[in-house]
Amino acid sequence: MKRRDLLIKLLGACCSKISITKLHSECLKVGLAHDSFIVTKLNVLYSRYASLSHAQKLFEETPCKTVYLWNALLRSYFSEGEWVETLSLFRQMNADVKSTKERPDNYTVSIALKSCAGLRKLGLGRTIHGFLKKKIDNDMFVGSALIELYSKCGQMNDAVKVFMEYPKPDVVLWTSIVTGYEQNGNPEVALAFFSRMVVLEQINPDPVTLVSAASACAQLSNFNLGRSVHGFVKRRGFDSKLCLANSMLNLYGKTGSIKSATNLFREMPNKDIISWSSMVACYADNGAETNALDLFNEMIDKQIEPNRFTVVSALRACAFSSNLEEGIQIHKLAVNYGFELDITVSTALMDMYMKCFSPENAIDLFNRMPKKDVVSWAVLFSGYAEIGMAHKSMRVFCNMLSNGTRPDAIAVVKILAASSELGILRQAVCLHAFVTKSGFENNEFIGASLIELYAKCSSVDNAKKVFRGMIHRDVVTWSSIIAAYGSHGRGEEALKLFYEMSNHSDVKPNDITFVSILSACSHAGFIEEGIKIFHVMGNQYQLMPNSEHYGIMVDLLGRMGELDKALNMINNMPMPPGPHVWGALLGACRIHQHMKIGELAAQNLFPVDPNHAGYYILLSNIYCVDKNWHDAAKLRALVKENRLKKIIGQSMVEIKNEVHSFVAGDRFHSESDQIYEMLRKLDTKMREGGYDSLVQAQEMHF
DNA sequence: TTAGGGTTAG
Repeated sequence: MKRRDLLIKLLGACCSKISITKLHSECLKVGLAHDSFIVTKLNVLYSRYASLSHAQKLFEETPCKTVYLWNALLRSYFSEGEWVETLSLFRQMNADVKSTKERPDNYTVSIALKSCAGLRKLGLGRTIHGFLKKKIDNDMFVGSALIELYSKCGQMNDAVKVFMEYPKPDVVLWTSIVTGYEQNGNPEVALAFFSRMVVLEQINPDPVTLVSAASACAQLSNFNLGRSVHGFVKRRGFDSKLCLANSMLNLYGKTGSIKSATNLFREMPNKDIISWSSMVACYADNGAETNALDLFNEMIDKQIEPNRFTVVSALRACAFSSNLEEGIQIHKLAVNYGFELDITVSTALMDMYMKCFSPENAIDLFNRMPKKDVVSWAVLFSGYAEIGMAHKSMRVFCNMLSNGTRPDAIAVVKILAASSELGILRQAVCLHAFVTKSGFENNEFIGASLIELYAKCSSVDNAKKVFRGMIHRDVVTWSSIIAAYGSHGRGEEALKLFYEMSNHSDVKPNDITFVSILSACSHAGFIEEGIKIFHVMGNQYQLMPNSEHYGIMVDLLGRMGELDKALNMINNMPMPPGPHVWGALLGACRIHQHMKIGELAAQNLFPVDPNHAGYYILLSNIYCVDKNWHDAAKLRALVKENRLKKIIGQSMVEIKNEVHSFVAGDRFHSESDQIYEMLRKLDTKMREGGYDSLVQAQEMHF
């Protein structure tokens, strides 16, 4: 007996492959090779310090297998991530029950359930759960495994049912349910459980709970709530926990608080690759692209090896700032580290190339990617639309479908947006049918995109049908339909919808809704209604008008010839007026031929936006009408001298599934002669009908 | 005798 105790003690202290082998042969020598306690211990040690195959061999050599031995081997497979093997072992154990009388215990089932969770095997998981209800009392370990199973399979109702069966759930069980909701895209409910746990049940959150809570706040972009979670972290003295600090970095990044993130990052005594990546991402996503790239390069200089996440974030910084040069450098780096063709990295690279107007590089990469998924396809077709090549998007989308890749909701939103750049009604109708057929019709984002698409195709009535057919209407849906009416000069209907929304629905207008309704008033010439709504915005909804709202108000007043009032509004703005505000005033001066105020607007515009040819043209036109040829010519010369170009308006027509695009005066089309012949005929007809000719309508071209 | 929940991305 004494020898056995000594061996057990030695096994407890064992920490290397060599000592296990020695101890194992010692056990064989003294005839303890079949002692179940010792065999189990040996098995655990073999899988920890040697390999699974050693553990498996010992398991097979043991004739009398106790439940502990089974559990030890199951755990070895499970911790290696071999979930399929774990489950097949579990089945084998159940088949052996009759002969060995060794029944699976709570520990066995926990491991089996977690393997099901890993493999998303809901059916098998449910079967085990059913078996459990009859045979084994629930304990907290089984409970958390069950919650994990149902959470991973998206069955939160079942997860919560399990949770409810425990009269006094412990911190781990609470955390499991918080995490479940957080990872199933329901951060509100996650935080509701969190606050219930902390406030009502007075259970102290531990680091894991706080990580999940922080992550839920990040999803909601809720800075204030996030700060209170940070308060918990500090109060409980978890500041030094690296994963918690990383969570907070992520939270501050998602809520756009560069300052808090930077402070935290600088104060962190230890940083790992997640900290660096989160900080780069924070800069990249919050308009600080230069900082993101500086930090990334600082890492490289310090020889800290970036991972896929870091590279993807740095690439995003290049994409947002159209920094092709830096993007190419990072591409080389990705090649050196060997993750150029990793699906997320190459998709980020493609996105960067597209946003830097280099589609040929994106295509090259796309063709070399060994695996493509819906995101890689979507980056390609939405990228084309973003750089003014929307006519290519639809073909890519169709290729994706024939490739057998189903679009997700985001991809559908992107293709609808691409199509609305073209404004072809027939295409819109096809896409609408596709949306219905694929079961996306009740998605709010897709509904709003469809409304916008139909509006861009000048089919406001179809937009209205989509709107009325939707089950849930959120603020985006409402804003889209109001914008649809507004942009077509149908101000009455836009106003009716706005009042229907604010008085008879439970959706509150936001700042974007006010952009829609104010510009609807502006286009329809509803000056008093516009001013009224502008005041309602602050008084009733506590929304501060931003510079865009002021721009629309200036446009509204200006169009109606109230130039003094418009100027007065600019002078009373709480923030400095941006270029579009002065631009609206200048446009109004062009309509109402007001040189003095026009010059004032131009004086404010030229220094801040010197490359915008349109502003020079507007002022020059004001001078022309006033017969001030001298100043008009001076402006023209300035434009030529600085080689400024107005962004050219493109027109597109779709004939037999092919899109033809034109710019003013181009002769590139193969049937150009016939097209101009037809234009001349139309021109004559227009003049006969008493309208201005097409040529006159084009006024000036630089 | 073994033990449960967690962080960054296209």
